[in-house]
Amino acid sequence: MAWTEERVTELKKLWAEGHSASQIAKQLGGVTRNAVIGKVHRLGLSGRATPSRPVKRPPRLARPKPQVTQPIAATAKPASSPNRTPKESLPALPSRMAPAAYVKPKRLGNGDMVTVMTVSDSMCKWPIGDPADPDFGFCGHSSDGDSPYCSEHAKLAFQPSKRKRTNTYGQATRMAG
DNA sequence: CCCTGATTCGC
DNA sequence: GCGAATCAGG
Repeated sequence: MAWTEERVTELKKLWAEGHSASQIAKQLGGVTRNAVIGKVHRLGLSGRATPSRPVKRPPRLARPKPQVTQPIAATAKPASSPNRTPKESLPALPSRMAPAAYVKPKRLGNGDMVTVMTVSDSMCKWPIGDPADPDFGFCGHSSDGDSPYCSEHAKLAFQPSKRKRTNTYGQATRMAG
């Protein structure tokens, strides 16, 4: 399977949306996650929106070659059963949303915000502001029954991830001649 | 043990 | 350029 422009475009899109390499590999089909990662690297997309992993490993040692020309003939290990369990792909688990879809909470202009110290059980726990800010707090309205949020924020919390269904692949076929 | 991305290197 | 093997971490 070759990396056509369409597939590379799809790869970029999915990668930018935060999908994992294996997810992208399944989506595209015909490639493994290694292939996806390798392509991502060659495209220079390796670091997306996850700088929370500044792991710098020293250069690894060269991979040891299995030495196929081994003169050994007495390989007495037939007991190994290399059966593999076929993974059943999960149907549709909205594991996570795209980072771009995250809406930064805004403070409601009513001054009803409570702080981490004062928020209690029946209060809406919708975050207000940046957790790093000293005045970070919660909405504080009465929570809506089961929901940890008030009626307003509960709607926001349960809003399904709306996907963009705009398939604009027209320009990809211009080089088909 | 499952997953994740990162890197190397033979092809 | 490609991707399996491998590594390293969660």
